[in-house]
Amino acid sequence: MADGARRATMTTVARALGVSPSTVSNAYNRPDQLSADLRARVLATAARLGYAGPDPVARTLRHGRTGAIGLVYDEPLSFSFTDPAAVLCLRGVAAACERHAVGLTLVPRLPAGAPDLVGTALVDGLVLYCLPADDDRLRVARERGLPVVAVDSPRPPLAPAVTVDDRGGARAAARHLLDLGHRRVAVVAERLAADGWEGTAPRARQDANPYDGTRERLAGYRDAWEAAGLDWDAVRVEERAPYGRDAGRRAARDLLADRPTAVLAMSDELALGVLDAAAARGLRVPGDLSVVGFDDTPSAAAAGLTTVAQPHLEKGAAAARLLLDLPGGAAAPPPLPTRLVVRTSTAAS
Amino acid sequence: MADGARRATMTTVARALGVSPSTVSNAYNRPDQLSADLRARVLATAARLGYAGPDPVARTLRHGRTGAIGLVYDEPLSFSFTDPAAVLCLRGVAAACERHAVGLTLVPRLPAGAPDLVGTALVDGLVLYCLPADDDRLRVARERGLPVVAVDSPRPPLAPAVTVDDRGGARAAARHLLDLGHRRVAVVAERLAADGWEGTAPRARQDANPYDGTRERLAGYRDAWEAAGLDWDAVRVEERAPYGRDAGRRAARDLLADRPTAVLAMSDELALGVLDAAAARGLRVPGDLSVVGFDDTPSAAAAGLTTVAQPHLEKGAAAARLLLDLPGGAAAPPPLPTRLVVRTSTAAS
DNA sequence: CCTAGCATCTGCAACGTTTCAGAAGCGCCC
DNA sequence: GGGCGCTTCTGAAACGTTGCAGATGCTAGG
Repeated sequence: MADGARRATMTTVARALGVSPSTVSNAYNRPDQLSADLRARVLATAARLGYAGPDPVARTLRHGRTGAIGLVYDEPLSFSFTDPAAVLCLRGVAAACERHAVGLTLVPRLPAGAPDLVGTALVDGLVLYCLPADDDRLRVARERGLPVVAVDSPRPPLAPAVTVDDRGGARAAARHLLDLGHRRVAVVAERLAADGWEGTAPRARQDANPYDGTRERLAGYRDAWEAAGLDWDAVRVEERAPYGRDAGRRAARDLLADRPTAVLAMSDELALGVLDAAAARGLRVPGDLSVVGFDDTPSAAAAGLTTVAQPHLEKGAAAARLLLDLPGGAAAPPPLPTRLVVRTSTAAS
Repeated sequence: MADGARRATMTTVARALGVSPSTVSNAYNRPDQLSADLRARVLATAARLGYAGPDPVARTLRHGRTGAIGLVYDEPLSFSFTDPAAVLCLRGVAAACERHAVGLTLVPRLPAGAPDLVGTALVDGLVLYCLPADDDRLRVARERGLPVVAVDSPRPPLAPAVTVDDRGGARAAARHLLDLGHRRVAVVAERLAADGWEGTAPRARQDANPYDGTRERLAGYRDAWEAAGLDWDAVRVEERAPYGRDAGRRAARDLLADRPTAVLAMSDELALGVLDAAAARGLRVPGDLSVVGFDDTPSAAAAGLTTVAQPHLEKGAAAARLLLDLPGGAAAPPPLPTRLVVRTSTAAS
């Protein structure tokens, strides 16, 4: 009601009522510390003066707890949420935050040069999503003394993390194709470094991939390959950036000239791009070409894609819980399981 | 390096170096206020003591700016991000935040009874997404003196808002069906109140809908209907909750018993559910049934759905800009345009 | 040689809370 | 009537910054 020159504060209310600020504070935080009558009068005066309760920032300074955790993505936010898998993980994190009555702050990535927001975000901890192993933001968070949990990448010992059995899942995907008799197989990969490079990734690049999650996936494919006594270096790994369905389309356009009988796509979005490209080329799936994805997103399911399922929601939720349950920072849990889901995009060679 | 009993602070560093705290502060915030040499020494000592720079919370208290805006949804976060339209809007908001180098805090909705986080979130302003006109959180934000911008609902004069021409879009959708000769048309609606009710919504309920955006959509359908001289109250408006594709399926399952020739779905997710139900019933679209959606989401496009496009990204970005550009709170911009996109889910009756 | 001006640095007072060790008043019991 | 314990309230000291009005010393100009 009364909107003075300056917004009302605890002291304002205290003075108006002739009591001490501590009393006003108690009225809000410890009702048992003052008589019901006085408390009512405090609240009434507060209402009259337009005082909306203790200032959250000052309270935070005092308490040392912001009541929010942060979520950091490798790419700009508006791009990250283009990826259905990232959104699923976000939902998991959000669900855990809701359960703990804690805010979730998306920490934007700024254009290079700008002072990083990871250094100044008002959070009690950070979930890092798919950051490369050597990312600066991990270091900055550490320096601030913020608890950190990584998802997908980087993995321990670089950072405490919630991991998924990417390697096992990828191995199962590759073995599935091998079991179906495929030998001329190509891989469609998302970025294996943050340099925006595109092309057929040589072995050195595959191994130097700083994104731990996808490096594991590639390693899983290779496991299966070598277990079958085949030469992994003969497999074409076609890398495209930036990430997305279009990347899959473009990779496949080039790849299909080799007439592979099957494609291992490192994610469902890429795989859906491959399906597009195949259709454009008049190839039937799975008759002429088998395709396997990774992630098991809803649109992959709708498209009948054979893929590797991982528990996206649980992954995000586990990361948030790790931050929220044990403030000290808990030990990393065992890898979450992956599972091959066979649908209609794969058939015998 | 040195990890004392307590984390280093500005005063710690100052004392260690025998200078005043102000000097340390200046070393970080106003390099021109001290000699390059001293500054270097300050930074070095800070590094040695493991001081990571000014504490964001204290800085915030001093400055009165948190450097983040909040985003509030009507439903729990993990549910909201189930809606592709909500994610698109989120992307728009996030993009604007990135451009302004500002964090984006998702403010969870807590189970009833818990103290609302809108009252304590560390933000400089709030974007309210699809809140009912009488939502408490709008009031709480106001009391805190936080700038607020609503998206979709509530609309001015209840709150400054970014609005979309929902009514015009809906009108175009309905007219499209009328032009194709459809007269036996039914509507599939999302929740028209927060009570979880399901059924055929009577006129009173349609008009009392506290969600301004969807009320406008219904009004748009009715506009077209009445302009054609038809009786709106004869149109069955089938409401389902909670929101989602399954809601569309269930509504359609009941609705199709009436043998309508067309369905107006108030969103694409609902429309996709209607397509499912139609397929399950053996109805061909658009041969036996025409379906129009609203939103123009990617999966709607993929499904060939005729729908009403709205600029989701721009909607979110505009809301954030309104909060960030003019701290005082700018005037609401004119409604953003909608556009009927005719695809293959509609045909002559 | 005096002074104005500049470059550097310092102290103090906020910013708005919360906490904690009391103090004051009062009733009760032995 | 003295001591004890309880309830209710107060004062002062943090929490970690930053802005502002100086203080200090040094240089250049007259």
